[in-house]
Amino acid sequence: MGRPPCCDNGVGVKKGPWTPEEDIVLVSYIQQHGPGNWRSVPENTELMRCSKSCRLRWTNYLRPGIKRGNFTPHEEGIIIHLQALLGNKWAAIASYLPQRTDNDIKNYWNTHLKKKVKRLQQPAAADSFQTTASSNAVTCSLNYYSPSSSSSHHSLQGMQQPMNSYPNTACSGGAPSNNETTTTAGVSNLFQTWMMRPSPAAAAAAAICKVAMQDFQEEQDAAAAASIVCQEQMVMTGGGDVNNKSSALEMVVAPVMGAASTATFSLLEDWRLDDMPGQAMDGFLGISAGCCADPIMF
DNA sequence: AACACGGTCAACCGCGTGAAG
DNA sequence: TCTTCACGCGGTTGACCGTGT
Repeated sequence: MGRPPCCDNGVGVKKGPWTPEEDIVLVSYIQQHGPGNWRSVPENTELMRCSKSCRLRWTNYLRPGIKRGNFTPHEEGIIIHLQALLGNKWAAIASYLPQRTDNDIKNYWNTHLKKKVKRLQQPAAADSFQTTASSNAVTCSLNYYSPSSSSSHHSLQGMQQPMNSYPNTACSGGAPSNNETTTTAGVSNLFQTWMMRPSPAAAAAAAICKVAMQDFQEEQDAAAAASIVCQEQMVMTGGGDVNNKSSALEMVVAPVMGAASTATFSLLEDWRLDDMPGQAMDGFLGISAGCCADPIMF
């Protein structure tokens, strides 16, 4: 027996764009009951929407902390890096850009970045894009994930393995295609290769981590820092709640990046676990911005 | 002014996953 | 163990808008 559609094509179920009135009803319901249990939303309100539609509207549009408008060069760089690492795992990528929704990132990739990356993969065209910060971010990524780069090609080949320990939440929803199959080990290899390269981007990454660690130590007392490092290491080693909000990246960064990376990704993790959009990530992006602004670095 | 075209993005669809019974 | 169901994900669609002719 096949699985029926979520709303069973029920008569009277409204589709299409949401009206402001519907938004108000949904938001006020969620304010009272919290997000989740979406099935109950249309049952307990006058909304003639299916539960799926309610969830989508909330997560992609009404949820607090969503940033709209143009993507910054730093965000572009992050998306390109993570897309190269994780493939089209938009939810996982979105977890590192908490102000952006997976839908937003997916749309932005499909409408902007995919073309940009494709264009830049043609060597003749690449030079003309070296001058803007945005394009520098793209170019930097291409340096590491372009098939023409022997080391990255090597690493990418290492990713063509069965997915054994990939955190469910971070990449659930559909089996990976043969071309996009990634493993924690594969991502780790790629990251390791990336970090080992005596290159501007590796230097930039190291700088990011160094500055992050300095900032982190300035803002936190030793005990708090140690506590967070311990929590992070639990996540890294699988001791944490990897089924909650962790992702492949936490699983692979620590072994190759050391304490400084722990601080950087602790900031990310803090942000995501606390559901406080913008704070830690702002710090992260701010650090990245410094590197990305440097035409040599990014 | 009218039309065609392409880009953008909100929303929908179908499927996988895991929990519950 | 099997079935059912809610939820979440990635892919796709279609309405809307801006621009060019």
